Amino acid sequence: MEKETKSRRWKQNPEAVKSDILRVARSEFARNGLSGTRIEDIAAGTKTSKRMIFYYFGDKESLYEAVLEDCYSEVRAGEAELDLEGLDPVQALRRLIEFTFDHHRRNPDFIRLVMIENIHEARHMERMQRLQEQNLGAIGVIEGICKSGRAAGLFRDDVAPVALHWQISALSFFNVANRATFSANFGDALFDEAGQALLRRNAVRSILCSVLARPETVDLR
Amino acid sequence: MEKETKSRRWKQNPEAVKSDILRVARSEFARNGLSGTRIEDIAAGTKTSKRMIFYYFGDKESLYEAVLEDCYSEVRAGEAELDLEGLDPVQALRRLIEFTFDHHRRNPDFIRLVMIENIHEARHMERMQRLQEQNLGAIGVIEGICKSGRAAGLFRDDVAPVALHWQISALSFFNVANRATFSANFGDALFDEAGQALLRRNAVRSILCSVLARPETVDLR
DNA sequence: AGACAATTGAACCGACGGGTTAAAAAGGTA
DNA sequence: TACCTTTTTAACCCGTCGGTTCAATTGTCT
Repeated sequence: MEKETKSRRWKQNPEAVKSDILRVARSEFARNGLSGTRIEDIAAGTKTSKRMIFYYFGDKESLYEAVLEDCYSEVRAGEAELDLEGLDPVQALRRLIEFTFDHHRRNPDFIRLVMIENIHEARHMERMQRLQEQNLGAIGVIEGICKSGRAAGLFRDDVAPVALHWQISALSFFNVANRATFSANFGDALFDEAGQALLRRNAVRSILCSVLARPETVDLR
Repeated sequence: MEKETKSRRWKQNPEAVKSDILRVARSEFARNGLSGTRIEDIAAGTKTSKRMIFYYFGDKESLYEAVLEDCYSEVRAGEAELDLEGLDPVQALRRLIEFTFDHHRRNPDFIRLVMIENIHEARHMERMQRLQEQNLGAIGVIEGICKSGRAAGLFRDDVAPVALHWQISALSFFNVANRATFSANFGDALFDEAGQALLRRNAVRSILCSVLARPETVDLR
């Protein structure tokens, strides 16, 4: 049978077409939401036709879910690049916070898809149980930091890994997700490079500080 | 003319009908977004008809904007109830954080409308310049706390009021806005009463801690 | 070549839903 | 009563858009 090797030399190979569709669909869904997106608008951005979208993905909702899954794994893969080996707990946590903050900024479409999922009460995301492992992985990293931080007597002993992850996510996510309304209400000074550097520094300081047993003993920059 | 007194005894007075429409529209728009909401669904929830909605509000987008404005002023009015007079800066800030955290929890529809506005890049909110005064008021409160905190030597001297407001908003907002996806990914333990109390305590601790000149001198609970 | 499967295009369908028409009913004024 | 303005109802209009039909085309296998 060997479909994977031989038949992958069609006039135009379907994997490329599918991923072309996914790419355009991601940006359309991120921009306009599920009900706000028109399939024809997606088609217009691809090298193929509306017909092909239904041929490959069945219907709009399935396409949306494929986009969500695709985007999620890409972003999670990006997270795996962070290497905290050999760092002491405080430096490791600092670096994790900085990385997460930057990583969210680099992936605005992903943030928007998550916003949209929240509007839908995570209806579609719940179906994607493939994510659970990756999520547990993210928590695992924090658990490791917490454990060695407590062992070294540096961290408070009531730090909960999931709550810590929540804190990091909250600041990183809000920064991207609520930029538009925050700017509309209070100006966009916090969103130029200097402002972002300030917010990132504050994020590191506040989270580190709330986790440390004796904050005064550590340079919070 | 005196329309306000005499003609307000129609069979059914229009102000009541309008606010009935606004009430239902708010919950529909909050639940389904702008494009996701069907005017007929709004009508079905009111005591009046679809025709009336167009009669009073013109079109869908205008209704949406009316809802946004209505909801915004209601929520902002609720904030005015907070009284920080007579508190020292640390207690005032602590109380402001706790209040904001709780206040967001109490107004999920408002949060959802803001999420939706962010999806639309705040397009409609920008048009509502009536909010600017109320926003400046919110910052004013924080400015006052910062000023006296610095004067008393309790706060760092580089605390920026808008950045502080950003921190408070980020945690309070994320807590409500991202509940669905966070739960889907990491379980809902943080969203029962005990979990919420923990997050609130952490929020107070981390923000206070990052603002204080000498965190170790203050009981962070 | 001929049979068969995978892929594509163009035209079409039908319901959904925002917005309108037309006209009646209700209230106010004199 | 006659006449005007405001409010309400029911039926309708029509563009949009998710999804389909059907046949043509392209490629593979033998």
